[in-house]
Amino acid sequence: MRARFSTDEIGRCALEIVERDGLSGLSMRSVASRLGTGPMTLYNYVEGREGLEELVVEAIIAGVVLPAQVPDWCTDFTAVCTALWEGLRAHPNVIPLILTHRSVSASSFAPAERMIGALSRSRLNQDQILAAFRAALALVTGSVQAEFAGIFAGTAFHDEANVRGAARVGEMAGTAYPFISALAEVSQKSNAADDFERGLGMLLAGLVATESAQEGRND
Amino acid sequence: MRARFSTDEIGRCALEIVERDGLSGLSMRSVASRLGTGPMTLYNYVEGREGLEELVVEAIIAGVVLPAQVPDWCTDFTAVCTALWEGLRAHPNVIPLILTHRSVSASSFAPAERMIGALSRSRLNQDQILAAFRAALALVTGSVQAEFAGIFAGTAFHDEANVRGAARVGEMAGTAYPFISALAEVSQKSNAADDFERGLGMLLAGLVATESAQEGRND
DNA sequence: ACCTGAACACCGTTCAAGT
DNA sequence: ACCTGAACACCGTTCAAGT
Repeated sequence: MRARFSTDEIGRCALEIVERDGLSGLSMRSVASRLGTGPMTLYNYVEGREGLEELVVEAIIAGVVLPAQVPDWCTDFTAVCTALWEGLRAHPNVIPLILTHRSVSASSFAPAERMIGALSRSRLNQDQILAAFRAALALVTGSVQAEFAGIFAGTAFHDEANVRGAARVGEMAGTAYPFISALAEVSQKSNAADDFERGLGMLLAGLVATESAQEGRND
Repeated sequence: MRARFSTDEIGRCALEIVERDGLSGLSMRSVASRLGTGPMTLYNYVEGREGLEELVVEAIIAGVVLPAQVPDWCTDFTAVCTALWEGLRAHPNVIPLILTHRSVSASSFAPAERMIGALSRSRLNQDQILAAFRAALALVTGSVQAEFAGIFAGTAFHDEANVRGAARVGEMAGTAYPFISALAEVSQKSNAADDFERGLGMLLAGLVATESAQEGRND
């Protein structure tokens, strides 16, 4: 018999369920019944539940919109990192899947290629480019993680909730943890996008400093 | 009746199961039966399965060994971040739980307090300290995530497996993604600890640059 | 307060049979 | 090749009853 479905269709369907009902609503059975078939049919397209979840992650990564390239490597790098960050945090319910699933498909190559491409226009050498790429990628996913489940995060995925979260932490920290307590106050007037931008800016300042130190040396 | 168990005991038991059998081996029933009781008994100590998982995460964070403080803020900050990174990646099977669960208990306060304390001995102002703290924390968790499920990660949580992963990526990227392909080669002679150290070093270079720019200005 | 067996409403997946 | 119903071996959790 001819194939009734495509993996794209199944991935899209699974993503819709996660967006509407959360991760707990996702199951082989729920996806199958939404497609009007029995659960076992999905096993013809996907390697079990794990494969289903990978399909959802790939749908997210494929949805990342990269900005047009600009000449200055530093500006370009920042823009690509920010776009990736925005794409990954765009679907809050999917974040646990993004954090825990390997993204090996070609869909994750486009952002990586752009990031490394930008770094290659700097004066950093290959080892430094690798370290910078890895650090920036870690900063992106780590920022998504922090907003979702970090120490100052709130109980919901919103800036207002995170402000409340910070307030609560400040209370808990009290006098036993004076530094946390003081910083919790400062962090109440921050928002996720500004925080990310500043953190990325600091890493970039480090790259530029490394680049300058590199100048003239040719290894 | 008096309490037969403690949450510590339950958390330790759950952690043992995860270490031995992986995450899929963890269930209310498996923990209960290992404690010699029925599953419903756990509900007297823990808020369902979610609460059980939080207990495991807290056990990990509580197990982070912080180094003795040294005067230089930069050295101190690096040491604390590295210790936290090592503690979080020490139990590979638990990493998905660490990445997806809020760590709000006091156990996560100790590393954070030390990090902010070190930053407070620099010449950075409060806003910059907040950004630096968040960026470093994101770099730590993001590095753990990258090693576990990142683009160059292997199928197992070992350096050798990651080298194979990089080789495979290089092959897949081929000529369509020349930058990735080139970097995949370089990344084959890297290991997780060195990568993390270099990334953190780059962020710190950024902090120092920011600190210098800050000099003299008093806001 | 803390315990706990029975039962319910789910899961993912194996198996076997269909076309 | 692709489909799929029945069945199996699990889940987490509600309920009700015990001390």
